[in-house]
Amino acid sequence: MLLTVDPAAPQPLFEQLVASIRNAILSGSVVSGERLPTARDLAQSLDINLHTVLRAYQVLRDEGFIELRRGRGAVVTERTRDYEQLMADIGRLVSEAKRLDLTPSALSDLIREAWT
Amino acid sequence: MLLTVDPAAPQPLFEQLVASIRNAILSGSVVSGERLPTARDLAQSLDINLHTVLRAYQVLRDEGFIELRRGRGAVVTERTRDYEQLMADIGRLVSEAKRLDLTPSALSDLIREAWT
DNA sequence: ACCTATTTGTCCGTATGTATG
DNA sequence: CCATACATACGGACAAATAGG
Repeated sequence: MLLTVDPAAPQPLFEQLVASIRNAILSGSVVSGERLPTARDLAQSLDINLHTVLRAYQVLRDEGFIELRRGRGAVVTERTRDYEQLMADIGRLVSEAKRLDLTPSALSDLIREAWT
Repeated sequence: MLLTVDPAAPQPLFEQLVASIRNAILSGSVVSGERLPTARDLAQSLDINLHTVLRAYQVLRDEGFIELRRGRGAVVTERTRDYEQLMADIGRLVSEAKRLDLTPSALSDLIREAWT
């Protein structure tokens, strides 16, 4: 995986990072389960700030492409689907949420609050 | 709208802010079209950092609750709905997910996949 | 058309907390 | 217990869009 960013480009650095890492995942050049470089390492090698990398990583996490765990780093997500019933429920909930014009983030947060 | 945050609480400050502003919107105590205080003002009055407020505002924007524009501030989005049915559905889904031993983020990922 | 103040957006830096291994 | 690595919060600086005079 070869990553570069262009500070002169109109797009923000963190978005450039998100796009290139996402493309690497979608194109298969980064496999499921593979570990991305640590935020610090990547920041250093790209000569950008740690937070810029962390922000990109968090966007990718929100998009479901990677999992972030403290002490472990960023791992490309495994996707499994054996939960037929759950998926059906989710499908109904999502269409209801769409009807209400909610965003995925809003629904996720409401669910998180309902969790406890 | 009366907003407070508790630095000692386990939840991050920005999440507390998101939750309380969102509740204020959903409960109708903040009307559509109304302008939230500027990030700097709110940060000062809550005695927290500007960036913490900006982050909360950006989450609310991603969730579709407010619109953010430079030079204009944060304006509550048009939204006249009834969320009771949705909350009930969420409650059912969450207990189902708990039964299956899913994590909240796993469920969020599934929902995001189901969205498109 | 110009200038200025306002306000969010991004980025950098630093410090501390917290889960993982 | 200790090192790792993300998570949050603080601070400062400048850019960019908006609104108003």
